[in-house]
Amino acid sequence: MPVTSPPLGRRERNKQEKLGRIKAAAAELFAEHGVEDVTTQQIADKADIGTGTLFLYAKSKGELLLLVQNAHYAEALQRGRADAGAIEDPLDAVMAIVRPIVECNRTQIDNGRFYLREMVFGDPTEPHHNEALTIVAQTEEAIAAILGRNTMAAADAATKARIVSAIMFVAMAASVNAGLDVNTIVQEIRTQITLLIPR
Amino acid sequence: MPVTSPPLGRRERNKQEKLGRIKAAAAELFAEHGVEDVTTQQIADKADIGTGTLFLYAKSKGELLLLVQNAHYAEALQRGRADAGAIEDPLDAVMAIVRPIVECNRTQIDNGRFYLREMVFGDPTEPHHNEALTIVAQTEEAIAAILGRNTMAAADAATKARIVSAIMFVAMAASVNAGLDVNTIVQEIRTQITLLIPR
DNA sequence: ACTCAATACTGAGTCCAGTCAGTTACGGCC
DNA sequence: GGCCGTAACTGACTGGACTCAGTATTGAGT
Repeated sequence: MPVTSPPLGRRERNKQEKLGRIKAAAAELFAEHGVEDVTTQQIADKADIGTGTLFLYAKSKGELLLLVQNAHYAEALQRGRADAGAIEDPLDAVMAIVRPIVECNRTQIDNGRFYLREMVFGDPTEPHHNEALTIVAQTEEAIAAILGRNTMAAADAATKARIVSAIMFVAMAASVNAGLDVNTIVQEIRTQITLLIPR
Repeated sequence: MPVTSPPLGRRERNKQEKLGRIKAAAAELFAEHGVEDVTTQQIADKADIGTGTLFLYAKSKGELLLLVQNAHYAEALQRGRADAGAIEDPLDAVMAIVRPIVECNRTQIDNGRFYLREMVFGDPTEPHHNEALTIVAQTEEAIAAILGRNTMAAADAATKARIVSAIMFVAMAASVNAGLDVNTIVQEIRTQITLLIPR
């Protein structure tokens, strides 16, 4: 008994099935070769659809990456929130949110950086872009909630969460850091956040 | 009496002159229409050189923008440093560094955002990219110097300067802020920095 | 002045993301 | 079942960044 009413015609079913094939094809190819080394043509072929059809489901290659990866980030946030709940110390709790996201981002460095690029510079009116921004907003809220557990004013907590977000972005995106592994990046982020959240 | 020895042959002179034409052509076209609405072909035509020649002087369109704009940012930093020197309060002094850079960045919003994108995601082995990173490093040093005027440890000052840098980047680059004017952005940055530099 | 290796230049050509005019499939209605 | 408006699909095509094999220029050596 799905919440959505059952009158799904062949048309809607076809669309859903096609979307599924596109997601699967893109996910596999991106994971295997990296976004930059996959052409939209290859994705269309693998999903067994026409070139133009692909762009009915995602307006650009960047949107396609967001479509494929958003779920991973949402999951990472979920895990982080769960872990953070059990941690007293605010700094450690915030880092519990940060780490899974960095791990997710670094699963494949080029894809991770491309994802961030798309998020900041892509078209915010596109649905998958919007979903990505929502995840960021939720991440900031989770961090703000941790900071708010003390006596900190809610507005200040939100602003600090924003700063953490910026620190994370730059640490993960910068070309200079492209060669660093997860732990090194997490450490760099921690060093910065430490100055923001004195014990 | 230039420092570089005078034995400049015709070859070197031609190259310098060509580079000058390219810079001028790109600067004018970018300022008039915005990077995205100018083709490399137009630039080559205006500079009166072949299509391929352009890419001997800048490996990509992004590098071309850095080539043209780096000097503006260096100047903005210069101005900011001069202003900041006369200001006692650390927060105000830091903001004196920040403001001219934001102004420079917002002279033309799309170009400004493209510049930032190139800086973070472009090829750091390219010369103009490298110059841009140097300007950022100098900006961070200037900010660290201000923060170090108090009793703050040098390492902490440098780290906080880094954070300011990240805050600035995100504030200027985010699609969400694309519609905001200079003052609003400067204000947003100030709000965040205030939490980092308590009076 | 001549030769020639090295350097600089060139534009036709490649590659690829994204478009759009034309076609096909669906499903509501008789 | 047959008709038709609409939504979905398609792939040849476009535009633009960038390449590279071929050509021209330079200047050092003789």
